[in-house]
Amino acid sequence: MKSVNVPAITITRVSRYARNLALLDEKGVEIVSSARLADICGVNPAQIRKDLAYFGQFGIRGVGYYVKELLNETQKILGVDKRWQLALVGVGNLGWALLRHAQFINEGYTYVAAFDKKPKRIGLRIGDIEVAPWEAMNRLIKDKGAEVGVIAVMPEQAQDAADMLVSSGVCGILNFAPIQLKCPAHVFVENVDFTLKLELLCYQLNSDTSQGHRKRAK
Amino acid sequence: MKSVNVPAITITRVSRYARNLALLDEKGVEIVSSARLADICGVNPAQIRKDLAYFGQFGIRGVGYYVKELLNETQKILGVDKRWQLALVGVGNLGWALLRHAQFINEGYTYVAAFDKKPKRIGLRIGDIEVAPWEAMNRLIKDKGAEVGVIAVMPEQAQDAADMLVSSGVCGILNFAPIQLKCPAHVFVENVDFTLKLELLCYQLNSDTSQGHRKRAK
DNA sequence: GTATGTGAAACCGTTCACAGCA
DNA sequence: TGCTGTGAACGGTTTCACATAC
Repeated sequence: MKSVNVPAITITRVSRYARNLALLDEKGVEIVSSARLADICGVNPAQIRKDLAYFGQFGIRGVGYYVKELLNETQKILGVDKRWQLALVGVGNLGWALLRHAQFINEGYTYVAAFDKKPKRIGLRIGDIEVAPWEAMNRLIKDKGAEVGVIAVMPEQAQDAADMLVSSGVCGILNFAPIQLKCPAHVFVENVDFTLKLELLCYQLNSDTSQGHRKRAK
Repeated sequence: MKSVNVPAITITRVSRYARNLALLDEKGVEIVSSARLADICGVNPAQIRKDLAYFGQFGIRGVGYYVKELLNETQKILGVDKRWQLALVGVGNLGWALLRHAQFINEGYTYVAAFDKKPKRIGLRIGDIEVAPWEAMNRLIKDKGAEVGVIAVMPEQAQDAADMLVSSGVCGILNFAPIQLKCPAHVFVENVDFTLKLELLCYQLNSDTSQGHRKRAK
């Protein structure tokens, strides 16, 4: 399993498959074909089969996939069995929302620490975590064993935040700041940049006034 | 300009170029080469030149690009001259953060309406907008001329929200809910799904324990 | 000399089409 | 018969490499 070089986009889709399989399972559906699942997920049926082929053979020819079984396999692929500890940097509007959002996130993720620079935010509590100053990052992250950092600070502070996270031993960063972080090669960075998406949307709306060209969002 | 079929990914990068050009301009830099800008943006120099080639020729051979001029051109491409009116659906943690975040977003975007289903949220004010019930969507969106909808509701309500937005005349949707929306072909949808990114990150961290394979985030 | 603009080549991911199997 | 698994074809982006222009 997980032999070589699975493209990131495949993993992203497998996450989507897993979600929708969970929904089907809840509804009591026992068997699903790649065609049906593809329709739900908005992709091509062959895409699903190709994606799954990276990890093994999970279907039955002439029948389809057992929902429960495939759900299980996809979750195994994604490593949902493991529990992940998150550290949040930046408890402004967005950061605060992310902390509170945590409950709704799929099980498997927990915030174990939160940091901010502004004195008035330090000491705020939410659930069992208390906002700590940046200086405490190194110690707290190591103590609590956080593996993924979430950056929700102003763009000017984002690189700083990343550097501190990395020096604290974090190897994965989810970055909400609209800048391109420079991190050592061993660190994985994923950007969540919704102003970029908004700008794309507006460009498309603009250019649409004349042309009738349209495409479904990926 | 904007002749045919510019790929979405190019637009996304042009947004990034624009941002970094603005930063360079603030610093007083007057000329930049594709190599330098590429380094800052984390892309290949040829990529920048190819992207720009969709829209015209903006550089001087043997020299580079005038920062101010290229910034201007990229902004023109993205349609920053226009002002966009946003309508928010779902004023929970995330929605609330998005409303308050608005001030920090690049000029050009304004929320003109916000909607929620929960009675206790209706009537809340932030700036000059007041949270309205879903039933008011059709009328308010038309009155205020909102062109883009932002969905920040629970996944179960997201499709409903999208349908209502579309029937109110919105043609662009920024969707924060972790589901695949079904919308008519004339509607542009962009998804912002950070649990997907988080899962990707965790997968990468997991598979990294053995292999030394690594790639920079796009 | 130097950096852009751009055809050509390489690369990667998607889709097709069909063989293989329940 | 029906749907999976997969080699082959396709299409779109990225990168290279060089002619072109300052």
